[in-house]
Amino acid sequence: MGYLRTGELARRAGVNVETLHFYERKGLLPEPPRRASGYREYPAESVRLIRFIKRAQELGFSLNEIHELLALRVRPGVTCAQVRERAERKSAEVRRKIADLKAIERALRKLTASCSGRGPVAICPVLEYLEGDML
Amino acid sequence: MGYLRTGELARRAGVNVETLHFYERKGLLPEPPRRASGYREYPAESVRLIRFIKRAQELGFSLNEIHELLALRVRPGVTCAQVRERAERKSAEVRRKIADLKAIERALRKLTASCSGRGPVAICPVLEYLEGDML
DNA sequence: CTAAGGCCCGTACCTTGGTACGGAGTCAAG
DNA sequence: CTTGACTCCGTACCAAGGTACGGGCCTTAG
Repeated sequence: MGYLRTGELARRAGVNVETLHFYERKGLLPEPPRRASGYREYPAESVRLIRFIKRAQELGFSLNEIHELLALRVRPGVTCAQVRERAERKSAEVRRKIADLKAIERALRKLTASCSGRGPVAICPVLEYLEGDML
Repeated sequence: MGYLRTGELARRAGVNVETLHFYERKGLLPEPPRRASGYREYPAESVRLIRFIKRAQELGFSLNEIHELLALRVRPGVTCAQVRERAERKSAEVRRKIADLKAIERALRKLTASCSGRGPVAICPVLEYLEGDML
């Protein structure tokens, strides 16, 4: 059988069953077909979807934003131009996050380096990257 | 005078006063000196600290994690080795976030590209990056 | 066929990260 | 020396994102 029941999907995706129901109510997870008994039958690829949601959350996207990301598929009723515009906006946002994370990473590396040798250590390297005029 | 009162700090950092008190209670914002009346006197650099906290939140760090980041300053009582180890762990986490964001950005760019010309569009480019074996 | 374990759904509860309120004291311009 | 804006603190409330519970039906190995 190429389908998963709730518990199996939850186990494979590393969340619990209630979370799946919760995502379904929120519209993040499309309602899967049911068997006669009412049991859900998820396609196997749902695992990737759930994991995507979890990763995106760790990257600072809210469930609403993730919804927007997932809605960025070209479908009848939505024009290409609309999709493109939203994609570009999101893309800019993502690039900015990357830049900020790189700055943090640089600061952390500096801290590691300053600690690996002897000699005086920086006072607060983590905040260092803020020296530039960041609004 | 080189100090800020609560309202001024809040205004400059783009948060509101209650948030400052909240951060102080949580230990994220060190308790500033007070004048006789009880009014807080923040050093001007607190603005950067608050902004750092807000940015880090947008990058998916919880207040507790931000606390850990901020605690990564070398101080008496903490050995260099400890600081270094924590910094390295955080650094790995940050690199992973960067990699994930880059994948998302690639997917978004592909989507933009597929939409800019004529021709058939991808079905769900945003999820595409998950094709690789990502756990 | 029957018992253990899944699943259904609804409701209640929880944590995180704030916001709002309100009474009382403080500061500074006029 | 008053008046309006600011500050204090405590308590209450709020939204997001789940988590737990419980009664009742399904399923499947033995």
